[in-house]
Amino acid sequence: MPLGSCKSIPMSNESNVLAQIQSALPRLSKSDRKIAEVVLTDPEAATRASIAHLAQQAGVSEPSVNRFCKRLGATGYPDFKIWLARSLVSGLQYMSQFVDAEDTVDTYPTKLLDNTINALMLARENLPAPAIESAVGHLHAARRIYFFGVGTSAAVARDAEHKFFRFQTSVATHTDPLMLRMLSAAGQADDVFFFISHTGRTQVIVEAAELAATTGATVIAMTDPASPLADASHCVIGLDIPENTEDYLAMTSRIVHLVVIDMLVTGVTLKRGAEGIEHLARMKESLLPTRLPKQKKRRKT
Amino acid sequence: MPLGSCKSIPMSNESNVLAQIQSALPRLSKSDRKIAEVVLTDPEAATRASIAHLAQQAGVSEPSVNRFCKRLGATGYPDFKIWLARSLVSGLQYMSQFVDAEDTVDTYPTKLLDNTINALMLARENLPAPAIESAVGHLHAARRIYFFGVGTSAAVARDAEHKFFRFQTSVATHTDPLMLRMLSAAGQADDVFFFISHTGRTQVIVEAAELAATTGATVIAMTDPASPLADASHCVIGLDIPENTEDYLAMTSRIVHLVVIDMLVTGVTLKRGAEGIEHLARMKESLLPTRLPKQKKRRKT
DNA sequence: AAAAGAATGAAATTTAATTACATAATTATC
DNA sequence: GATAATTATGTAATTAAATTTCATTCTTTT
Repeated sequence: MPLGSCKSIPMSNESNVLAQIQSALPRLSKSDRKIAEVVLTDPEAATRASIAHLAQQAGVSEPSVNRFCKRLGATGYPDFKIWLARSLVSGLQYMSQFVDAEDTVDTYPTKLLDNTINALMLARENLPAPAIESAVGHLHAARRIYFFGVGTSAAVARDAEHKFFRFQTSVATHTDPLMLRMLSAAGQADDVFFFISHTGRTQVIVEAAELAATTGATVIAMTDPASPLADASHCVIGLDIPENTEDYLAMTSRIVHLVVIDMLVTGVTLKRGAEGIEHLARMKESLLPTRLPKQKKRRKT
Repeated sequence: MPLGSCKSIPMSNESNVLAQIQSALPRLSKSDRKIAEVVLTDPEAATRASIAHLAQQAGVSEPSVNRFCKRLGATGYPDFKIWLARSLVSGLQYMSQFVDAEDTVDTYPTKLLDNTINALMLARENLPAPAIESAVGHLHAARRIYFFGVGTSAAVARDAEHKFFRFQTSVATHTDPLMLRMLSAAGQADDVFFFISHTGRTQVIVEAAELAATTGATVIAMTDPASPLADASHCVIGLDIPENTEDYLAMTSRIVHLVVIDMLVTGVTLKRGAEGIEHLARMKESLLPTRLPKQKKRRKT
């Protein structure tokens, strides 16, 4: 099996064929492009079509379709369909969608969920593991931690504070610009300043980070890696988040940020070992008295 | 085509075949169960196997496998493989996984992301659209809105406040039990009290909700539908969220809650029509001056 | 403009999936 | 507890689908 020609498509790994096809589109040969277009237009349908049907739709021969699949790295057409199905995710839209004035309660909730899920899947593929590991190290070693974020990120900072509060480390969050500046200027060697900003261009935050960096404290930022905030920080957790949902204030970024916070908490917990896990168990127990007893299921709308 | 027997598997809709098979497992016939077990053991492999291979693995005949697929609702074996691939989602684990002491930075971040994504996909399948619609209606009509949540849900409430603040409605969040009680007792007809609690059993919250309900104000709760909080509320946004991650404080529920908040904001925005959309545009613009200019991409870790 | 290289399609071949039918197992009925 | 009805399963035949081979037609290069 010489595999022969295979010149035109330099694709590789199997996840997200759709994206692969999209990006390879310009480099494709005539009939390959015709096939690609049919697949991209309705990938859903392509997963159900036979090779003959797809070939006919694209106006090419069946072997062309077969070769197309192989060039993409699949073993053949059926295998390609499996790949395709996987990047489709049970009806989930694989590209970000805008909510517009025509949307109803039957459509926009799903759109928002899809966008969020997509953002998380994207993050899943480009996880900055080294940065997370390093951040966990710093947070674990810290004597005092500040989580700073304003606007939407304030809620993320608050969540982080709440989570880290359960450790024995001293934790604080502030949104007041004056407090930010004062505390940042008063940083010490054992302190960790954790800044959260999707854009990395919020002035208060960037200034505070720059200030904190001069004090000998550790500055961590969860932000765009190509931003002033990233430049001012010692450790950057950079995330690829499609920035498109700001219009309707949905902001998938904060969701991803929150999950990263979960990762950091988990990382620190694991680093603390048995001691940490036990402490968490105690914490969890202490919450029980504030809860009323469980009751039988009954629905209500 | 008589389709004939088809007695034993009362399955229906196509999403999440894995879960379907799992739940139907006890009701299955001998050979069907053998097939199901092989598929569940390694669904990934099943998507690649031929009907002959799978039949051999399960120790049954090929037509048995074919019938199994049809009983599940697929048109045949290849179609079944597509369904299977879809419920697999490019490597994503389809069931909640616990983080344990053996996990490393290469494993736990993905686990957390997978759990979150799964929770969102679950929410996607059981969206309480009517409740959302009704909540949107109340929030839109409200003269004043309170978002109340404590603990982890405080961050969600804060986020909601931040989002709704951009409308002209008066919005507030509080976590102080005294404030909660005072404000709840002082409710008025045009007020909306929005309570957020995963369990619906947090005492302060339940008490506040009960208080608020007596004042003539509208009480909305995002919580477990079978909880005291739900009972005390006029409108319940009930969500199916697998409750398992509380141990390591990950709490996928708050993520789902945040996305629901997005839905509510979106819903209200759409209800306000042009006026609302324009107002949002102005708001967005007003944020720009606080941002530093964009720069060239450069990575840093 | 000619020759090499690559891309494409027609037909043949192979492989895989499905149907039809017969047999075995189960369940219900008397 | 035996017999009839129903359902489940497997064997073999059939059909459908995908792949390979090879000839032809486009490109591209020199």
